[in-house]
Amino acid sequence: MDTPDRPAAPLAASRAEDSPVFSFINNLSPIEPLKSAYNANSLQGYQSINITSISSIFTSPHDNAHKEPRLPKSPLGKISESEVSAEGSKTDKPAKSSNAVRLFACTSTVTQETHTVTCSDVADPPTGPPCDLAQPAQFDNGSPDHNTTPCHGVRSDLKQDKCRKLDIVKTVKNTVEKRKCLFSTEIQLPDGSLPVNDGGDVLGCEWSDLISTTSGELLAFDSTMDDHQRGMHLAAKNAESCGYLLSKLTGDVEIPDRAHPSASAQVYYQELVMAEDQTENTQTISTEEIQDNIYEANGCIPLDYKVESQQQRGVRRRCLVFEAAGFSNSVVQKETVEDLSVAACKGKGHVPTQPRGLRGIGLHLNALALTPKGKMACQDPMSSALLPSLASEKDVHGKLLSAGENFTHSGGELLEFPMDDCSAGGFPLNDHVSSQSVSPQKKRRKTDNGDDGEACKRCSCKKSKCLKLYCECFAAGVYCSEPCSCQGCLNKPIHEEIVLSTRKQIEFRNPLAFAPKVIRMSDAGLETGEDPNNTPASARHKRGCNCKKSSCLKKYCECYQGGVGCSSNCRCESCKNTFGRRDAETELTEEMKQEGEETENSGKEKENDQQKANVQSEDHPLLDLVPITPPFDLASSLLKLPNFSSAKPPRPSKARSGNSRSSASKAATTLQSCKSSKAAGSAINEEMPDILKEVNSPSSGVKTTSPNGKRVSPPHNALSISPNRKGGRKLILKSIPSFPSLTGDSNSGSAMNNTDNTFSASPLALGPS
DNA sequence: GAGTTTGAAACT
DNA sequence: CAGTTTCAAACTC
Repeated sequence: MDTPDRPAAPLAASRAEDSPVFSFINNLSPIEPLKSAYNANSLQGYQSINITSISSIFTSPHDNAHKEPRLPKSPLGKISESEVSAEGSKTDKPAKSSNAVRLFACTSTVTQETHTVTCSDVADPPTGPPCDLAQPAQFDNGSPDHNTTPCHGVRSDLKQDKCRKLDIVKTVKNTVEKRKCLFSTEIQLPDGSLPVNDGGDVLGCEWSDLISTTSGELLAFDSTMDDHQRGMHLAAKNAESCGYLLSKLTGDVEIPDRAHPSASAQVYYQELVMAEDQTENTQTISTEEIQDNIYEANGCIPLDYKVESQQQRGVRRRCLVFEAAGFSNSVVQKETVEDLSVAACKGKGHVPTQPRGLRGIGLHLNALALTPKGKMACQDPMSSALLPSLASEKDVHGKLLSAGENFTHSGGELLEFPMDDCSAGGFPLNDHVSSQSVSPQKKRRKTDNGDDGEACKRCSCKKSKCLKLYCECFAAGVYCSEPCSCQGCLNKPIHEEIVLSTRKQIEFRNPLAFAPKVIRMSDAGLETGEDPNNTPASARHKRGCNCKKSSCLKKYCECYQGGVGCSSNCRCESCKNTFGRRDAETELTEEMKQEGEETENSGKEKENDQQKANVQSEDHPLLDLVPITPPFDLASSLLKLPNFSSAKPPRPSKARSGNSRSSASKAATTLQSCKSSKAAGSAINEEMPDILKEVNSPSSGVKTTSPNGKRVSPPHNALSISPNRKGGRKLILKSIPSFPSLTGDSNSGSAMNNTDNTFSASPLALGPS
């Protein structure tokens, strides 16, 4: 597997460029230059710096070269391809399974094709001025993005184009898949990418529509849109709808989608990064591209689209993302999109009003958070993580697996600790680190079954149809997959609507239902960070456990499982949580708060660090033992935080306690998450600048983790996130400045705060809905 | 692999 | 909101 990655990457690159398809595209579209120009324009502000840094970081000369010329598109395409190729070698599996089962898988595997296609699409968006859709047509034509073009111009065209691309590029697994990827609910995104090309707005609209459609229920985004979206959705699924969507997109909303895209983009980016780690050269390029994309996405929707489009493969992923981000997304989306556009366009001038939303991924986050321990990893790989992060993880996973068992092993070893599985390392591990390193572990965990390879077996639900929180898969926001031994499972892509509606219902009842149960760092960060007042202890556990017989020393205890100490929220009896008790936590949290109060920013960071340290030490003695641990924790925490902050909060953010509360709690949660993310980010910066930065800045949330996870896990996992960091650092460093807005969520910057706030706010708004 | 234990989720 | 039931994971054998 490993070897393939690199070779694959090159191959992919060669494919992309050398391949007939590529040449074809080139011939067709003059756009590329434009794109580049576009990118330059849009990106300039952000990207120029970021990208540069990124490129430098990720470096792969050829990659850069590729990117630069093509910029968004080709880069994406390349990236996607590279990734694909890289992953592809491995990923074959994902691709297949992905259709139905894995969102992520789709993203990862499918991506190649889709990516290519999407990439082109994506590229278009970037190319186009933030919002210029008209351009897309051109780009579309010329650019690889058939999609874009079609979208802009004609539906049929788009489809055809896509098809051609796909066909040309590779035989995408199936046209159907393609459609799914492209058109399916999630797929829409890809289309969205096209729209993006057309214009940020238009595209954004489409995306949102699509997204909403796909996740429609979840998003609830635009109530008004729902119907349309659904319709759109369906149509999109059929692919035929593409045109319709496009028309719609062009017509309506824009931004919302973008927000997602950004998230996806981030995720994608992360994934790419991961890929890069694996296949440095090819990946590098892809990374750069990704970064660019991301940047753009952040700044400009296009990138996002690209990413998304790429992710399209993981269409579901998107769906998940949406779902996850769902509410927030819906609400946020607009904002986020705007934000993104703004950010992207900062220069350009989208309205800066809203911070980016979340890239979030509620589900993902949740999944990560919850599952991470065991499931995350498992799910990701096989299943279908709904969330981008998951997808990324998958990719990573696959890559990891393929690329580096080393990571796996290393990671596995590290992860091996109970913590690992659960999250000892925490969620963080779960998210990014875990994704990679953890995933294996998790797998292991679950794997008790023995499925390391595939991962985890997931659930074995019999009566719940995998539509209740009892189901780990469902709770994690992922579709059940092969490994599952469930009966009468409805948690499958095929029943997406049901799943979404069910999710909505559950969330309605308990807004936090899908929120990560435990948020280590993030919580801590939150607490320590700015809102110490809120719930100091909350840091570790949102709800708190209610253990009576397990003394919080077994996995029965969510706190323990999550690798976190019990908090004041816990109602456990005879708590012996080795990760920390409530009292201790409370004290710690209080201390942290105080500290945080004393020195808000730096203080926060420090506190976070301290908390982290405390938590880690407490939580994961093992981690402590392992050298890597610290980094992991940090990284993980950072990663996690971002993810959570961006993704989860938005969605889940509600507190179980009440709806009324939910809104407030959501806000608080989001804020916390944001804060935590910030804090984490700051802390990370200090400790794990690289990783953190990467995660935070680029993907702000979800994606970061996954990417990180991928990369990290494979190569560095064990050791630390070094690989990511490498690229990440550079990227981060450079990118950070530029990204702030993007990363903002995760990043510490004031900008972040704004975004966070908005983000949180949006979620709140959504929540009520 | 089957059975038991456990605590969360769901229900009333 | 509290109590009970249901459920599936975690755990044990």
